[in-house]
Amino acid sequence: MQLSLDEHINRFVPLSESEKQILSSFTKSQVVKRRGILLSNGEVSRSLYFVEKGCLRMYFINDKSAEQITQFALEGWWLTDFFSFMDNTPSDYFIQTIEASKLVSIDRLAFDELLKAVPKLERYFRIIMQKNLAASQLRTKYLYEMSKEEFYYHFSSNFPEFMQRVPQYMVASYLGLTPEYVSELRKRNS
Amino acid sequence: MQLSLDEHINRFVPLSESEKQILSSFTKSQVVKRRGILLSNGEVSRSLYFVEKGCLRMYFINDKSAEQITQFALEGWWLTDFFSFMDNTPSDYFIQTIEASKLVSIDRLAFDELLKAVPKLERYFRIIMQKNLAASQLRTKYLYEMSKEEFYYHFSSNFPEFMQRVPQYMVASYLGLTPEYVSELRKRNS
DNA sequence: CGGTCTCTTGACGGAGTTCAAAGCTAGTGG
DNA sequence: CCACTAGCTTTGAACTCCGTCAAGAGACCG
Repeated sequence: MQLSLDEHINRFVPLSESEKQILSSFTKSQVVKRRGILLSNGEVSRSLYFVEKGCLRMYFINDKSAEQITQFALEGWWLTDFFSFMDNTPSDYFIQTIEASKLVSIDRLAFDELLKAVPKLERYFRIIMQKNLAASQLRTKYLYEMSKEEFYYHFSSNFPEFMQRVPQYMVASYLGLTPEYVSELRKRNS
Repeated sequence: MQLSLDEHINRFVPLSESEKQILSSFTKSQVVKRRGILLSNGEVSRSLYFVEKGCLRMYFINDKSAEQITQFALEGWWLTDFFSFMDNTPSDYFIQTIEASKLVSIDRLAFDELLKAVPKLERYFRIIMQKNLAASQLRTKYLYEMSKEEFYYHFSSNFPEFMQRVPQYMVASYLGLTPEYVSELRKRNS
């Protein structure tokens, strides 16, 4: 499965050929190998990443020195630490590829200029951000209404392909539970 | 404290007088008394609300029949259930004023037409959604990194004015803890 | 004042964590 | 393409944070 940025944008706002050219002049395509680091703790998150193929995770190191994952990004998703990206401040996060991945990145300044050069993209990004916000509201609701056990079963039955692609301990971290407890749940359910 | 929508938009994109007129033709201003219901569980969230003055809460009823608050909105914030608003599907949420409030609302269809009529507003809403997303990422990080005790102290020391305006049990609900436990924390800390 | 929200107290229980140690698996380098 | 090893998963016992329940004390509004 693979999804080009052009194709993704086209789902929301059709671009002319010349606009596509401008777009590609402001973006960088890159292929990153498995477990490649795109952002480290303490750096400014200079880029916004679009996943054409592969999978990213964003995480920080908690007070127990463990990696705490807060977001994943699969094909067709954008990812960055938005506070750091917008305000040019150091991030607490790491962003890393889980698999070998094909990405498109836009730097902060290029992002501003791109939006000036192709105002139609304001609409595209407004829609993207709005969808992300909707997803985020739903996730928050799940966090409030489900026990950790329910949350795990909900996630694993709704995203079985994802469970294949990502190590169990990463899913556990994302769901806010310990690998040991996931282990117990799996045993209980088999 | 009061903040008009025009003023808020002007912080991000300056509008001409005629654009302001178009804006006001697509929006509705309303004054709502304390504890007024704007959206009920089962209805489609037809409007996006901007708070000029006052305070809103969004909540759902959980499996124990208790109100679970997921978001507040103070002056200068937009609020809706975005999934319901975008896809025209029934919402699980209630939206209610906590205090008597002055609001501006935009209906879903008017929202689309407004953005067509005043494309500059795509930029305004892109920025708003992006800021909301940043705030949402930060909140998620807090949920992962703090114990409930820490979360409570963090919140009450960072938003003391908010603690004055909103009943304790609502803050407790928003933070995901029981009024009983909040009570214990207050005792412990005095 | 009277009644309905709101907040407090304390005893108890359980979902989920922590720690330590052993067993398994899959990616890398030879 | 195999073997080695670092990384991942499992086990079980002890522990703890925080929710639940029930009951009472304030506080605020009509």
